Amino acid sequence: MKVPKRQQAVNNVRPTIRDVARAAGVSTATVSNVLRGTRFVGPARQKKVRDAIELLGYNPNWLAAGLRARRSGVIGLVVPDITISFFSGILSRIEELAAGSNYQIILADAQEKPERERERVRALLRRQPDGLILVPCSDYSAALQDIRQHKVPAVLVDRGGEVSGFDSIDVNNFDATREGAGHLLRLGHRQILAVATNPALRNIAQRIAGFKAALKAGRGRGQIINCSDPVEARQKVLRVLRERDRPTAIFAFTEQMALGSLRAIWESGIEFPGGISLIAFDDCEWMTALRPFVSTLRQPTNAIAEKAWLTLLKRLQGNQRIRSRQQLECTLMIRESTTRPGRVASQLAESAARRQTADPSG
Amino acid sequence: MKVPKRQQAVNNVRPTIRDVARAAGVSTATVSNVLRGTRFVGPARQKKVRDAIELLGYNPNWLAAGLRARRSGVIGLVVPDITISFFSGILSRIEELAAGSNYQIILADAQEKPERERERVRALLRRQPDGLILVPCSDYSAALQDIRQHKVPAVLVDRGGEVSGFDSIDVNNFDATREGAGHLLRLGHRQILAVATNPALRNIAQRIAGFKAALKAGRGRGQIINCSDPVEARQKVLRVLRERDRPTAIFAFTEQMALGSLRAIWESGIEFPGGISLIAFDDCEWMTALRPFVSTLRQPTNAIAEKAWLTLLKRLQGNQRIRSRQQLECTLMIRESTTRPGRVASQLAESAARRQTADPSG
DNA sequence: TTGAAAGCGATACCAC
DNA sequence: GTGGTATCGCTTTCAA
Repeated sequence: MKVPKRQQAVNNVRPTIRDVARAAGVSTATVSNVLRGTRFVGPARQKKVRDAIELLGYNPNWLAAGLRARRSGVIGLVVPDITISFFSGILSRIEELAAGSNYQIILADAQEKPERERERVRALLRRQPDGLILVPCSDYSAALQDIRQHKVPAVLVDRGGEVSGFDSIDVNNFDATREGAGHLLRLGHRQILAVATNPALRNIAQRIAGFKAALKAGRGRGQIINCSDPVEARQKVLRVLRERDRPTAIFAFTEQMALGSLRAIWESGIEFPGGISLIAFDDCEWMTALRPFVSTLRQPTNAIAEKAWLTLLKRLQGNQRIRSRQQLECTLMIRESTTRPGRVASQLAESAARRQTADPSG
Repeated sequence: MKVPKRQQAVNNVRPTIRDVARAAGVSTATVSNVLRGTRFVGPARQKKVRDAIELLGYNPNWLAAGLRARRSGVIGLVVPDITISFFSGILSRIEELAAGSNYQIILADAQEKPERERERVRALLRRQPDGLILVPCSDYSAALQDIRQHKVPAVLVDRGGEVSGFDSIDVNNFDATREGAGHLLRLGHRQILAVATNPALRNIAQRIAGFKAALKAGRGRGQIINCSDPVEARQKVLRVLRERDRPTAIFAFTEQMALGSLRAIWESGIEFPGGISLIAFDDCEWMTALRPFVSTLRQPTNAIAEKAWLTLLKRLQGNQRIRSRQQLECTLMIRESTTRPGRVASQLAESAARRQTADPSG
């Protein structure tokens, strides 16, 4: 004697829409309509359905819904490294906005490795994401090919630049860097060390360009080094600081590079900021926690996240009238770590320095 | 004249398993078996199938697969605030491990709000996650009820404690705090301010208990304040530092509280660390970037993440032999921000202080 | 060893 | 307004 499985009132299994329908004495169509407001349902049934849902503790299965509706409600978000606060800030805001529109975020961390990025993107695409937000880890990422093939709307953040077929949001790195370097030049610095990461990244390339432009205009001499992490930055910067003709200022192109540079500065024994100035991209809370407060170029993290989300949302809604490339401006935050160049290189040897610290500025 | 949709070779639509089957001249069952290695398939067909997959650029639809197999391949991860580096560190490691086992992470940020946490958890449960990893934002979270009801395996991290039906991983907060406070007491501090967050959180409650225990044993006097964010911490700490009989040391129970306390210290004008010592939970990179380097209690972030993932994975594999509660130890990192108490409260008025800084200790 | 076909749990079209 | 039901793309018996 066969009994359709559905009919046995199994108790320890998650209720389905049919269980609700049966309990409420209506059809599954009605339950679905109550839930999604797709079409009008009479108040009496409306209530019966809601009661049944409450009673059974029903929670719809999005796998099934997504399969049928061809809309997964999932957005894939790929970042180069989630432990970097610039990225986690963006992620945080996007997650919030997405949740507000009933989307969820599948996170993929590429760990700054293009192969890994590609692998993660492919896995993501299997999930039928409705859209993708991507902070690429290489300038021209293989992953983009896969995305194109799957025809999933995607927006490129921070390091995107102009790649055909993708929307992109970034900041005006060129002007920001020029402004930062200009600040140093105006203070009187003539020899500046830029600590960059991978010049193949769009944003870094732009910063390098801005840096060079400023030096050229301001008659300064510059040196640029590329490091992949704080440890490498620390070593390389230290080496530069120990040269006879050392720079009087450092321009760190990311928070990570600032961290490495700072370690190097302390180890060099040079008075800071008296003997060496520092300015950094990425305005982090810790930069105003200990002295000297670090001068920075603040990127509008929230605005970046919001623009990225809004752009994607419009695409999801089929809106075609979107500026495909949007750029935001950074803000120069002058604090204590940038001062006029005081000591000269020959005084380098002095160590265990006494430092003058001013009152907190803000 | 009706034509079954399937038969029209639609070109601009993602290929399905049936397209592959047709192209390879086999059944869908065979394609599935080739893909998943479920059962043996003859080498000739094997190859035909693989070729067809390659040709069509087929990527399986996980929504459909998950629906059918009752296994979504998704893990829900709920954190109180992803911008806090302790949580993003854990997330980062878990994401990596999960990807290694072919799972993906749906991220939910509760923003330290229990209502929000519950809402996010419910949304997560609709996704049919195979498991959940949760850093709860309240001691006894309503969300846990929902999880129980859905019978999804879940592990509680950091703030879990012993909740029946859930595995949990945390650190020995009691001993760690006792050790930290003991360090201050041994230096000679007798009046210590603890800057805590929400005492309803398990881990914070344990830290408070450890703090009290240390004070009692060491004959110190303590004061505990609770703050919800750095701004509040800054204000409250500043107020305390301006009292006549002010503490000579501060114990910040989280990175956020350390940030707020530091702002207050600078604003108070008290010499630091000469006039006021500071020790903090959570060992962050920035704490050794600027002077004085901050003494901390380091939590083994990676180990926490790994244990959490491993525990969940075992549950997913049906392993029942799991210690339901696992605890890890913290490490006291003594640096420069904790010194013997020097100045007394009456000297508070002096400001624009000159500070002695030692060489970096490493 | 392989194929046919019955679902998984929703949605949405077509009737009434 | 409401209900019946084909269907989304895949997995997994059951038969052959």
